[in-house]
Amino acid sequence: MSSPTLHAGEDKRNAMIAVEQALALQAELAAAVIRHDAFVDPVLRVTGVDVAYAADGERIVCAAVTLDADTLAPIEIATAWGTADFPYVPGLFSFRELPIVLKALEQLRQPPQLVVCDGQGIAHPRRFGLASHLGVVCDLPTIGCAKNRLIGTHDPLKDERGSIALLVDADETIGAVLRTQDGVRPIYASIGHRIALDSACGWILRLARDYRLPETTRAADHAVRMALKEIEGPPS
DNA sequence: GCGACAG
DNA sequence: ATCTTGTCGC
Repeated sequence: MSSPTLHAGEDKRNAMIAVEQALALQAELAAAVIRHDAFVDPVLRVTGVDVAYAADGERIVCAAVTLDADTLAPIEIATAWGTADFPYVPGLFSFRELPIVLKALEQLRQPPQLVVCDGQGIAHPRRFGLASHLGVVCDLPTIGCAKNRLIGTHDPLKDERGSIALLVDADETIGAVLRTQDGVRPIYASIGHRIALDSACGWILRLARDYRLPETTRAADHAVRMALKEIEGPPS
């Protein structure tokens, strides 16, 4: 196969061409997604990734934070700067953020064992959201944990933490809607790659014991904001 | 034709 | 995602 990511020029014509290529590449890579637990090592560390955009609308930064899978204490953090070379198109989101995510993950001295992404896994029109794209490209177990729904329908769920409802699209279960805190808006979990949905939900629920979002996402989000502050609002 | 639409 | 202050609610 060709390169796992693409570039899109500034003008709309090149952007449209890139979108066409992305759709073809997406179909090719989506076929490689493994939907069951396939870990090569016991999971001792869990890594969270998040991307933030600078106010100038040009630069973007990604933070990858690895936590001790048992204590959830931070073990290592890495950041990477870059630019958004692909437009934001719902359904092609991974082509916009994956490049910078890969760059950040490469900075980690300890290789990731399980990655939790800020976005969908297979809960996607073509079953290939950011988490799945990252998983297939890096051949890593990944979980998609989004704050909002992209597609799919589900039954209403109870208000208590731990309540769950399956996300369904075209008669296929593509993920789960999880209430991680009592009376708090649920999150959308789906498998990215090499993990089963129930395992993914188990991880998310444990990582989100005290807050709505998993600690991996919170840690990465915090790190990414810190990085932004260093160039945006330098203490003068 | 009219919405919906991860970050 | 980001631009942004105060403010309603637990």
